[in-house]
Parts: sequence; structure tokens; C-alpha cells
Amino acid sequence: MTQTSIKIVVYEDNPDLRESLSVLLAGSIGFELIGAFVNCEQVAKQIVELKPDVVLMDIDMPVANGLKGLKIIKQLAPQVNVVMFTVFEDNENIFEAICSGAVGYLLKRTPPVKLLEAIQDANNGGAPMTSSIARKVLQMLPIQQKVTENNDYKLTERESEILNLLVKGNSYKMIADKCSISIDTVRSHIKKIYDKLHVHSQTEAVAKAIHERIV
Amino acid sequence: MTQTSIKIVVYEDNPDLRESLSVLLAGSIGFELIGAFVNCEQVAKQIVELKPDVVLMDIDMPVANGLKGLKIIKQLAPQVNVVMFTVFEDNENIFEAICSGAVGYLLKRTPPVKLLEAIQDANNGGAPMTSSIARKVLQMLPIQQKVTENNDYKLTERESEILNLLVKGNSYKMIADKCSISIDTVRSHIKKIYDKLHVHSQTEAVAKAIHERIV
DNA sequence: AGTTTCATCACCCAATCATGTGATATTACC
DNA sequence: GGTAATATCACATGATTGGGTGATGAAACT
Repeated sequence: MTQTSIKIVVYEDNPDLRESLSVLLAGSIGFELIGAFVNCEQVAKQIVELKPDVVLMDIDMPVANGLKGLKIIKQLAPQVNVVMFTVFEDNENIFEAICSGAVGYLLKRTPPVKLLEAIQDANNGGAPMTSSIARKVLQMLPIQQKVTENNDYKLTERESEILNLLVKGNSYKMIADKCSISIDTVRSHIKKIYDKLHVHSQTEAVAKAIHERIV
Repeated sequence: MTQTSIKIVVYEDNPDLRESLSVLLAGSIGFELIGAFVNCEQVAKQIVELKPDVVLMDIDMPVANGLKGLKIIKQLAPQVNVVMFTVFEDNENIFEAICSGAVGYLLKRTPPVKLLEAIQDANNGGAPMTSSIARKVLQMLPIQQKVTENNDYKLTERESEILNLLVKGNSYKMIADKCSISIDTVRSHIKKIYDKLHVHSQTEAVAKAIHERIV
């Protein structure tokens, strides 16, 4: 593979850490640090001008933090691979970062070698993250819960079917048609569904169904 | 940490690889191979009897493959950490494995040291996977689209507020109370919300609201 | 000063929904 | 053979919702 260096921009408010990263990247073949900034205030301009391949982004920074910066980058230049780089491993930030399009999530205690590896991974279309963060990401997958914490409302097959149709926005009449049963039967089923879910309206049933992945 | 060895069961049809794994695990402190089988035919019985901490599971096996085995394990003993172990990196299998509750996904070309590390991670509540697989997992996250395919229905503040209350199962009357406005005003807002979301019922609005964002 | 947007309220009418009560047929299980 | 669970249908009644039409005041912008 004849490839030019990976162009990297760093956002990090701690001067020492910023310096360490500069030294590390400068001393490593295949990596080129093309910018290092204390916060994301100028992120739009910087990204457009510098056109990095990978951005290493601290989260906790004064004035303009990393999540804000991430979002701006993803709007302006979605092809840039942004790797979050932080001391904290809290669900909220991970979730928001992932949702906003970060490809990786590393902790600051990551050893230098792994850090370089991660940058390479990110540049090659991977999503570097620690296994503990990966686990948190898996838990965000709605399908996961569908299988594990399965619905214990003990809906019958028919009831599940009808609840599904409800969630998709069908009226009683439409459901009756699609199931080839009378509207009164639909009513009867829905009454039982409400009983089992402990709700008293379509809206509640639908919200509950979606949130608890019954559907 | 004074911890006993991690108890491992391996499912792998290739005798050579199975042997290599046995040797590797036997020679590593903190790991104990308590079973190795050619396929998942007897998985239920084996898991119940052996009570492993971690299962290393090949996918492609004759007779009873790893995905089937995974599902059985997750039903019988959901606390067991199953790491898939395969040559292929195709989306379909990854997706199914993750959805079925696998915590890790490793390729057979993983070096032994990393393999041991991954088993430890899995045992400690992590989700070991290569960064390329992590990327594929991220792409499964529906929330991803939340930002990319930005859904700006341009609801006003009041409309968002009311939609939120709707999603939580409030009736028009309850919303009127909570917002201290007349029920007719609530109707008026909701009519506008339906217009903007292109829906014609609470149910549809709620489903759309939950699936696409806002709430 | 004129226009647009927003939040508010009112009235009407038809459609839909929530709830109750009760009936019948099928299947499965003891 | 009896019981329980399920799926089916019917009738009734009152509440809620969806859609239409229109009005008023306040704020924002031109």
C-alpha cells in the first residue's frame, strides 16, 4: 500500500497532552498532525481549510466542547472520521457522540501505540473503541433488548399482530380489513391488549410498545 | 483481584484449530478450558452442565451452527458471555449474532495474545470486537440516521411540547390542563402537528415522533 | 404600516375509540 | 367430560378525536 500520511487534527484543551500528542504523531511514520487547537470555536473554518482525515476530539473543553464540534464537523464534512478522546466513560456522552456520528471513542489512558493503531483503524473505515465502550454501544441497540428482556406481557400471537398494526398507524377498521375479522373483534383484542399493558389508550399502548420493544 | 480462572467452552469444527485453542488456553494462567466440541448439537446440555463463563463460538459448523447455538445459550443461560469466532466478516452474520446477544465478534486470524485479552474483556463485561466490526455495528444503530437524515419538521416550541405530552399518553383534556390552555387550542395545535408530520392520527404521530426523533 | 408567524380560542359534525356485557366455537389440557 | 385460554362476533353508550372554518392579539420581521 503506497499511502500518504494520515492527516490529523487534534482538539484538546490541556496543553501538556496536546504537546505529547504532537510529539507522538510527529515521531510516527504515516501520521501527520496538521492542526491542534484548544477548543472548537473555530472548528468550521479549521476543518474546511485543513481537510483532515481524522480528528481526535476531546469532549471536555471550555467555551466550545467536543460534542458541539463533532456535530459541526459532521454537517460540514461528514467524511471526516472523528474519534472522541476523553477521560470519562459515561453513557450519556458515548451515546450522544455515537449518535452524532463519531466513529471511535477512546480513553485518554490509551497507550500511545494503541492510539496510533486506533487512528489508523479510524482512517481505514474501522471504529476503534475499547471493549467496555463497545458493550455500552451494544446495549443501545434496540434489537438487543428485543431478544433479551423479551416482552413478558404475554400477549397472544393475535394480540401482538394487532398491536403491531396499531403501532404502524392503522385504525380499527384498517386492522379489521387486514386481518379479515370484524371491527368488533379488533376492539375485543385491543381491550385485552390494554389490560395486559396496563394502558387506556392507543397512544399509551403505542408508546409503550415502541419503548419496550414489544414490536 | 483474587479471581479464579475464566471457565471457557469452545465450539469449533476444525480439529487443528480446536487443538491449538486447547493448548493456548491450557498454557495461559487464568484461563481454563472446560469443554471443546465440534458443533452445537448438544449445546443445551453442555452449557447447563459445564456452566462456562465465556463461550468461544465458531459460526460455520456442520449440523448445528454457531448462531443456532448462540440463541439456545441465550435462552438457557443469558449470563454466559458468548464470543463469536469466525473467518468471515459479513454483515448478515454479525447482525444476527449481535441481535441474538453475542457480546463479541472475533476473526480467526486474531493473534493469540489478543484472543486471550478478548476473552478476559468478555468476562469482565466488555464487548471485544475488531474496529471494522465495531464500525458495522455502529451502522446498525438506527439513531445514526437521526442526525444524518435530519428530520426538521419545524415544529414550534409549543407544538413540540404538546407532541411530547401526546407521546406520554396524555389525552387532549390532560394536555389542556397541563398547559393551562383550552382544549380547543390543544386541538388546533395538534392539527398543525399532523399537517407538519403528514399524519392523520395520534397513533401515527406518536410512532413517528418516537422513531424519528424529538422525544 | 403591512405581512407573517405563533399561540390562543370557538363551534360544528362525523368518525373513531373506550368500555361494558355477553355469546359461540375451537383448541388444549387435566 | 370439564375447564381454561383463545379467537371470534354483537350491541350499546358516552367520550374522544379529526377535520373544517374562522377569529383575535402579540411578536417579529420588512
